[in-house]
Amino acid sequence: MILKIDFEEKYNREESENKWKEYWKKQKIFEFSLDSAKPLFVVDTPPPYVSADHLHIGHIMSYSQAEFIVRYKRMKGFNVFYPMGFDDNGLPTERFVEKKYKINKSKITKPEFIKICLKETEQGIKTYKKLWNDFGISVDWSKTYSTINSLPVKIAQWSFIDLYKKGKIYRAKKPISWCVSCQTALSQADIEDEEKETDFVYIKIQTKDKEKLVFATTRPELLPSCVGISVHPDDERYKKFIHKIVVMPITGAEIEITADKMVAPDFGSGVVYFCSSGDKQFLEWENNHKIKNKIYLLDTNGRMNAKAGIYQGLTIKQTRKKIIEDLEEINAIEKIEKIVHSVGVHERCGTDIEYVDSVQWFVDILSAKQDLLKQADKINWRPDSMKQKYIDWVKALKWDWCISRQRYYGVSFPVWYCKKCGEVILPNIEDLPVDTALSKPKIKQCPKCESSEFVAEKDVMDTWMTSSCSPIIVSKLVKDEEIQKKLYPCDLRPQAFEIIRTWLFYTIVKSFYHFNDIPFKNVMISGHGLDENGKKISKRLGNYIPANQLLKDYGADAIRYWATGATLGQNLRFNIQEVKKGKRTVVKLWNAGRFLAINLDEFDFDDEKKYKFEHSDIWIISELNKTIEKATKDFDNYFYAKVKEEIDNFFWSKFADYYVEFVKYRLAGDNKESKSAAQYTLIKVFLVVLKIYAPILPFITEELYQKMFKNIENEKSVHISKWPSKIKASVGDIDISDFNSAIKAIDEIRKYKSEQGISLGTEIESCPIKTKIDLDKYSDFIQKVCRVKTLKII
RNA sequence: GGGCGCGUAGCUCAGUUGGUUAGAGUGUUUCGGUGACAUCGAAAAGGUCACAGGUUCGAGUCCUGUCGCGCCCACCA
Repeated sequence: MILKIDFEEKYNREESENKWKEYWKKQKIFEFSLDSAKPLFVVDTPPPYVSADHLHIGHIMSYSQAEFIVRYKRMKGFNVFYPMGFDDNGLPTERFVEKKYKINKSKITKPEFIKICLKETEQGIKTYKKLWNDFGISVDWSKTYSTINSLPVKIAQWSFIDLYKKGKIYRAKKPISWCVSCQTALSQADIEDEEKETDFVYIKIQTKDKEKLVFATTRPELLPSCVGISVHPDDERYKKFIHKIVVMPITGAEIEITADKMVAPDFGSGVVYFCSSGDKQFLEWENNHKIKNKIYLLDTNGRMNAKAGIYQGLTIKQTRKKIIEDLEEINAIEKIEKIVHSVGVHERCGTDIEYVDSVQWFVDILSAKQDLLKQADKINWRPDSMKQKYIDWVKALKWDWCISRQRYYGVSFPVWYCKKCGEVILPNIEDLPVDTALSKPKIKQCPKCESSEFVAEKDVMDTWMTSSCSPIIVSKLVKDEEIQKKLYPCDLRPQAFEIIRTWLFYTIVKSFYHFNDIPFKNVMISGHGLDENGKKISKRLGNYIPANQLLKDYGADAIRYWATGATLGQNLRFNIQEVKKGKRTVVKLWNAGRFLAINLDEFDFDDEKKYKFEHSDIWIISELNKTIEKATKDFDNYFYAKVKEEIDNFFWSKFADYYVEFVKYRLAGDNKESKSAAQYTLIKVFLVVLKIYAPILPFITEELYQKMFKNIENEKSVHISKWPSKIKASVGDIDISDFNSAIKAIDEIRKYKSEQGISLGTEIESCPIKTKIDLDKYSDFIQKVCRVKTLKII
């Protein structure tokens, strides 16, 4: 085959990237094949929240890291199923909409609100899709889902009904963590700790017989719901108070002082007061002392109810201010200290968590703890250390999973209640998805009380109720039921570490309860993209670098090049130098390709022909074979950062800096046999270089592959071409065991020229070298490569 | 308080089961217009491997302790 390749002088990055994006789409390069005999590789791609309006390099990083593996698997001969989902229901979208349109949820109707959410969702999906496309994320865009659409809703509702029937879901009234800002119940996973400075108020109280003591609290506003006061049983100061009755200021409530070993005598005044409302800690005190008459002050809208007496209608903040004033007025405040303590806050809005007694739906997870821990052993964790994070979380679980949210934009519960007796009425599975607010149950009468009036459940499901079904959802994105079975469990779950306790955990829960199986065989956990100073990237800190601008300045390949640098599970600082190096690598590849093209001279490529290889040819092929072996092993182990290092080292330091220099004299000379062996070697080696770079730098490698190798390999794209295996070259009697000595001699001559200020291209008469080399074997080669007329070993 | 991880060149990081003189990239300095590439090439300087003990013929690597940093969990009335 005669090779003749035209090359422009400069690589037109933008034009090239656009061209191949179009091409891949048109040729359906990344689409899943329904009738392929290849082994499957199924990816449970993380569905991002589409409400993110400030996509930054961190997003790019985590998605491209999974992508390196996917692209590798595709070239390795797997029939890759790489769908894309969008998580658009739930609080993140609602909050985003509320903020953007300055909406007060209580002043807008549910349908109006949902309409705006849907509009923003659509916009968000577009933004994501464009960005992913721009960065060459090779998902199969014909296999997408949105969690608000029919299939995911159907599966989430089926999941609810299945778990309900299995007795794993129940409805109960109990104190539940509550966000007064979002006005909804939350689950344990929605809560984060945050260090906050607060007032530590020392309040003076008296027993009935006028003995004085002081307690300290960070929650004075909850005083009307005080249900107990405790001291340590061995605290000499307070022993005499045990079982005495305190008359509370303002409310006049009478509280018995009790003993509790949990009280820390050296904290505050050593006297604790606790309330029914408030935080988790109060709840524990309350449970310890088996308080029967609980007093809940907070309404679900975050305002005080009638039990707060004169404070009714005030918010928590207002009440606190007012109560402190009132206490001061009656001289009941000893002092107020500032302390920093960590409080549970809602992770989406930072509001302090309160506990409100209310009726919610729960998934029983506490009783399955041991089984859920066992599931972790059946999954291959990368890195292995992340398994511990899962184990720690499961062990630390204290609450069942609260799955109902008092919000608008989410998946409806497939539940009606009998208006008369409250019996739960479920739809039939085949009728899913249902919006119970817009439809009626098929049965005409309540099976229990024969009433015929039903009301729909108003709450919506926790967003994780849907996303925890993602492996099931993706398996249903194809119609063929036989194939569906093969798509579950997935092969790979890529995700970030901070959602181990949510997405990963809940997915395992679902899979265990539904199928007694694991949802995925391998999980790869990526770290975060940090800013250049190692700080988390956030809009609030103003340190995020918009992805679009970077793309414009450096190109997709260059940014992916940076992203490859992360070790799995570890954070990666943004490093503009690495991006620049990526850009240089792209240009270098282009120029190497151009060098080959210029020197082809209509070379007749024949893979069967026996070329007369020289030492340098065999050397570079053996170095290449080592690189192939290492890169393959490292990709198999998800060590993409190492692959980058290895191929970089080979391409820059072995191929470009040495081999290309080694063959220039042969390409320019008139020994045809020698020249064609060099040409053949260049082509074979460069093709492998492109293939190993392909998962990392998809655009430039495709450009060069199409230009140079399409006819040789006859593939539509480098990305579905075969992953390289070792090159076999007939070695004959060539022994390269001492080739390194020749390289060392060449280094010495380069150094000599550099020190003498002579350009490397200038021919010199002679050069002294120390390296012991076989002059018969290598002198001609070294002299021609280094342009030295004679060599002298000293 | 419990757990996980980290501390190696100015900066960002490699360093597999202990084994010559501790590496790379980047930055700095010097030189170079050479048959693809100046977005390039050649070369140089730069390290008490956080600290202190220990095991060993031999420790960046293993053990113990100390200090500093990050994250997760728990505690915080």
